[in-house]
Amino acid sequence: MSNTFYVTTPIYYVNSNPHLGHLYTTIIADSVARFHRQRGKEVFFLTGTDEHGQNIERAAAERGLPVEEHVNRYVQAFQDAFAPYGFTNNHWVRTTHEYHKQAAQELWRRAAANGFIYKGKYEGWYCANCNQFYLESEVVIEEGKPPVCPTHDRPLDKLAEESYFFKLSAFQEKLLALYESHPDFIRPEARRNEMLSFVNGGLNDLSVSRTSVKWGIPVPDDPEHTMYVWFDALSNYITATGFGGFRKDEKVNGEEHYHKFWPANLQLVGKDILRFHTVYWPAFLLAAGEPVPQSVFAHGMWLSGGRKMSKTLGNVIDLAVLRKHFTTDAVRYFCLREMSFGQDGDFTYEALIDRINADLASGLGNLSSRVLTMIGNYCEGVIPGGNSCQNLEIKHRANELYDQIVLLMREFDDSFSDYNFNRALELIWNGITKVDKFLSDTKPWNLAKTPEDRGELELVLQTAARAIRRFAFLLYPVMPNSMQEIWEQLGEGEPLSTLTRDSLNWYYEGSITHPGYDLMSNQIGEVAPVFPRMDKGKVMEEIKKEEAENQPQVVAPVAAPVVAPPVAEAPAPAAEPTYIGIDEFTKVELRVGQILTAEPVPKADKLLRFTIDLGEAQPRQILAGIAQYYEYEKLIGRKVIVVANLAPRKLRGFESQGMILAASIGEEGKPVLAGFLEEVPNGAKLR
RNA sequence: CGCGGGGUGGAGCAGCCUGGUAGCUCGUUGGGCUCAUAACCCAAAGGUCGUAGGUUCAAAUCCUACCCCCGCAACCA
Repeated sequence: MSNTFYVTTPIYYVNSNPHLGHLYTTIIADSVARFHRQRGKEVFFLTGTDEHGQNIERAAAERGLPVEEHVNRYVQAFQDAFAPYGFTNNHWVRTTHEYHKQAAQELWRRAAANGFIYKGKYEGWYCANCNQFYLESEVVIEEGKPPVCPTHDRPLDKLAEESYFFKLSAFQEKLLALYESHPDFIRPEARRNEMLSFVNGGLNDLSVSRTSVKWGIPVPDDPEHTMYVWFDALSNYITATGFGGFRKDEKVNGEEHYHKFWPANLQLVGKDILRFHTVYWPAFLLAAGEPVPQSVFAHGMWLSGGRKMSKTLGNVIDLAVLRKHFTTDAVRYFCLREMSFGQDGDFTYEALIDRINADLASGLGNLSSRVLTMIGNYCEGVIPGGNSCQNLEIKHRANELYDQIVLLMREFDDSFSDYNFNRALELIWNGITKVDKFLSDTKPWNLAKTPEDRGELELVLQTAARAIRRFAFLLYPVMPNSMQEIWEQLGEGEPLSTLTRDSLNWYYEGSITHPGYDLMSNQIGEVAPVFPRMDKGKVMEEIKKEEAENQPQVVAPVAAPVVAPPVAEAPAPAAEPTYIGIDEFTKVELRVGQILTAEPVPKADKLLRFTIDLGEAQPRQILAGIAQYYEYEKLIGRKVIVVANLAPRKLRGFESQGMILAASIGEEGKPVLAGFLEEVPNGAKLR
């Protein structure tokens, strides 16, 4: 059994601001890392940022920033967002690090040396304006004509770009064998089955270089080519551990560290990037002759109010709101408790507050508070022994409770090791209920009234305090700050962050009424509520108000902020408007039309099919993507503005002979049809 | 027949792989207690486990068909 544990998060793409998803994965990874450190493992916990690629190159250009500056700001934004959570990652890898580039090239070299990378031609549709290739699926194809560029609406050239290819096709059998022999390689099982059927469907070789992208890692010995971003990004998991011996700093020096930690025990990913991590990534590794990770675990996504988070719906969980109103421990706890790991979960502020009040304040916080207060009041703040308890009934109950808690600790470890976090936490809360019941049954506040019951009182309080101590230890990986507080209130000196299970006389097997147990004679610290109760109504009101205030900023960003924000929310609008002449405008023929018929298009969610009278001999058939926003029956008879001389195009099998004008509102481009307040004849021309 | 996830007391979920008294949290009602953060303890009400069929001594759990919801993909001239 290896004494090391290596856990990774995906590296975060620095083209959008950090959001709940990033935070969530990192919280999981951090909790897992702390859990294994507590159990005596040497842990390497890696997170970081993915900083290369055309999208980033382009975004930086749009903002008028040097790319380095652009990515630095995003990296800072991620680190700032994460900082309050106290993550214990051993390193923050950046794909722009020099060692990463060299080690990624090394991985490439080894795969190439083994014959799995070859130079070929990447055939695709190329737009000279965009200076970019498009995939078949991205391209508009009309029968008998060359496809059209989606942005420039002009014919594309069929061009072949020289490209390196990775022989993914050679790995189909090997990957299937891997999935077969290592059932834990892809978890949970439902995801494994998905990948199985994907790989069974056959694998095509993968184009792994571009000549059109400069912001990336040059292909070894052929610097005209830049590595495909996934080859670059995925390799971070080994480059940061010292693969190839390129990383040389105070923490990692040379390749020894790589052999110590790789293969990773756990690679956490969102289910959206599972294919890259369970097909491409192991194939790259196998090609280079390196071992593959032990387990790739795909977690679910957070929904909000049962729906996917989106700015238009206004149900996005805002990290700034979380930070303002909630403790980091509460958020961490919620993330592990509320979601069945591997499935999608629902994240709402209301549910978070409920968890805080029920589990943290009323549950653990209240228990700790009542026990410590009694020790303060009845035992002068010194955690008592209890050896002198004579009452067999109470002795029996105490022993029973102790046994249950020892059992609970084992079950907790099992569940947590298996990433069944919600179950593990549920177990502890079962234990908390048991201690509360133990107190109700033994009534220490009554025992305190009669001096003869001193021994009984002491045993009860001692037992409860020891239980709380164990809960604090077990929960520390999830809620490090507040468990440390409880730890100190129990009068424990050494910080939890330095303690391991074995150093705590953890599984002391004697009876609880036997002398020698832990905590005895500790002078308790100052007792203060660890988890204050939240006023749900009040907090929700505040949050709603803040959200309402923030709303306008999203729609209309302030033109020139006095202090530049660390990360721009939206690309700055082009400084110089592009004018067109009147002659160009008159090329567009806009006419008034009246909708004669309207009906939905089969197999299309957004599309409606209209026949529209433009005052011509025949009405025109026109399609529009507004089905989600208009009931088609109600549109019949309506006057609209139509672009009459737009080249016809087929959509979902129907030819569209024009385009209906509509305003486009908000991020999702909600359409609002243009129309007239006065009566206008069909076919009238707009100018 | 594009791919996937889900339908379990009022709400949110677990259980399903490896059939065997339907469980958790919140909420509701009644009682108890007073050490504690209006907390804690006990009790009660409340479920055709989407529908229909099948396998079985036994089905929420396995099989088949269907219905509904939610993502993704496609569609936005």
